[in-house]
Amino acid sequence: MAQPTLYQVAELAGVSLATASRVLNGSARQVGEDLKERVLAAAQQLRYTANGPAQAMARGHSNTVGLIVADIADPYFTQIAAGVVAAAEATGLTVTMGTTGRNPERELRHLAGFRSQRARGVILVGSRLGDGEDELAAEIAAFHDIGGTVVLISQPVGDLPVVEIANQSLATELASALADQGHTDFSILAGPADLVTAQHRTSGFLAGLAQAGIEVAPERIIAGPFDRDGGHQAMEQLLDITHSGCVFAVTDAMALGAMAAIREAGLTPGVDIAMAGFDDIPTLADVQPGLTTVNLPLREAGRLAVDLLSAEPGSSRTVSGRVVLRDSTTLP
Amino acid sequence: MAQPTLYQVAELAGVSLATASRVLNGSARQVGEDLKERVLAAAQQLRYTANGPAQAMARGHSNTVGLIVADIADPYFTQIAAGVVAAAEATGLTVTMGTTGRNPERELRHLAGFRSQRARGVILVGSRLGDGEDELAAEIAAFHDIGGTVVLISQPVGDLPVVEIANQSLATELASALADQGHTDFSILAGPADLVTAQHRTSGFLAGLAQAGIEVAPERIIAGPFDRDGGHQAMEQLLDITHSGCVFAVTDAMALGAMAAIREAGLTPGVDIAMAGFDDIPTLADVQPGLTTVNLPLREAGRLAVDLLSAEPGSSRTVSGRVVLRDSTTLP
DNA sequence: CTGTTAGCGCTTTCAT
DNA sequence: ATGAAAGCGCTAACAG
Repeated sequence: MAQPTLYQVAELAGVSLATASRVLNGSARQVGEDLKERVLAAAQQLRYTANGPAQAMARGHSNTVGLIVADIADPYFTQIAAGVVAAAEATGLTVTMGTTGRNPERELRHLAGFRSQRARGVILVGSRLGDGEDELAAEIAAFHDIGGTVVLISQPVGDLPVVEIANQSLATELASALADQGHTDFSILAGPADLVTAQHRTSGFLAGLAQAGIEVAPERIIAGPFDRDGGHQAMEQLLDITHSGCVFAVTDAMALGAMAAIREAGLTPGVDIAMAGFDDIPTLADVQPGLTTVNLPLREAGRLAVDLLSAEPGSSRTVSGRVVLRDSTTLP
Repeated sequence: MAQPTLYQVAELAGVSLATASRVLNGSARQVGEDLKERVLAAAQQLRYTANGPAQAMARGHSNTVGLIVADIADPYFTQIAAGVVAAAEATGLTVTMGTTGRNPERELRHLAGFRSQRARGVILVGSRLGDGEDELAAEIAAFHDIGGTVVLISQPVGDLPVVEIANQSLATELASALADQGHTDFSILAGPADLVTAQHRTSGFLAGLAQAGIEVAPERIIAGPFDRDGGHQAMEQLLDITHSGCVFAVTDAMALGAMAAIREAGLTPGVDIAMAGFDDIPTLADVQPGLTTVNLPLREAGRLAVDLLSAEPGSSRTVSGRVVLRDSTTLP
């Protein structure tokens, strides 16, 4: 009742192990029609399924791709993951997940784990690359050693293949659009100072404002965690300074927390204080007031990352996005 | 530059392959302190990492657990996945994902794939088990053949271990709470007729209403897809019949779509039409009007499923939840 | 406690 | 085009 082995299939078909292997598991070599059919029939009859680990061992690598994200419950990562999984499944690859909670050590551990699994490649989403860059570089080198590919989704690092998200230019576009709408008084919930994605969104936004001749006072730029609570907390801080104007949170999740803080202060987001986010989380598309934000083709980014796994080494892609103006920034 | 093998580690440490294996990879057997240290040192020096496929092959199974969900971008599955991944990582297990889009064939394919990978277990979330139950049963049997465990998250099927979600009783509680609030006129966006989860939520809700002496006319129970668009569509249909009362969507996502439809009709959800959902999607906790719903400990469910992987065969767990009353059903 | 030695199931030269 | 046979790296009896 144990699983049938290739050997048993070969035996039943009356051919050699080699022949059975050639017809059943994508080999370049040809096999005569008759034998081929006999093998196929035998395999079907026995309900044969290849033993993955054995194949991986013989071949030197599995057909697994590792996906490393900070938090799989976050809609941002979730959309990327959906794109990755869809593309991988279409290619016959299997996706295994690891989460880091933004902890560099865990990222390293997962990378090592995937190396040990002999994964074909790993996709690293939004890796913040401050300290411990050396360790990371070493682990990536080790991964390359086993013939694997590491692709990034976020910003370029070294010359690794990357699916870059045009955070900076999109933030600039958003700022311009907001300025065009007539906003003149801005604040920014900037996220963690060491997170490149947050930096780019902030600096891009500032650049767009500058083009419109608008400046933002330093105390109006508030750092904090990258999530809902971070937005809430940063907004509370901001409310000590102002109760009006337009505030840009570098993430929809942060904007959500910020709006909650605004309401808790007895004010109405979108009326007393205009609010803009970034990411365009799907769930938020249907709520009131609609949140002005930047839509990102995240599934597409995931798909592209899978493509890069088997592309020319060093190739890269850039995905853009589009500004979505909604009620939260509509001036009366 | 290729990865060092256990043999090389053993050689460098001056011990046998077996000894090296015993110290490096969790074996029950003891090894002398001195040798142990030498092996450890050698391994570290060589940056040794075990070859996963080779281990899996020798042991007969990998330490992978497969997670099969309908859609990994859906907050419901996403929370469960977060729980699964967290628990698995804590146990040294690796999670590989497969998505089905609610297609039974793909579910089968993934199950076969995990079997071929010699996964230790697979967690099947919300499998709808209408047709093709035989095929599924056969595949599950085959999976058991390789010594794996299949655990369900949803409703019991056969005597497989299951993390059951108390949909029915929670829906009853919700209905009671709503009736207590003074609602008397109800409609239901019931989801797909063949989805057990949807059925339970609907029948439970009806039961709760019945306890309060309230009946719902059959034409007020509208079937449709289980997602945002399904809710939208069902609500449009319902709007032909009524523009008031309290409508229960069996899913927050559906409630979201329904509220959009309500707004498109020029009405205000929470004012003209009360709205209740189910699931308590995190992102929705901060929006206005707050959606009355049922909070489910989904991460916990994921964690429990991982526990069941190595529990007594046939064990099960039930997770409940709690009704969360918010503005969307507040009567003036 | 330590070492020897068979395999695990499959791929892949290397002959034929 | 087909088959024989040598591993892939590791674990687990089985002997000492």
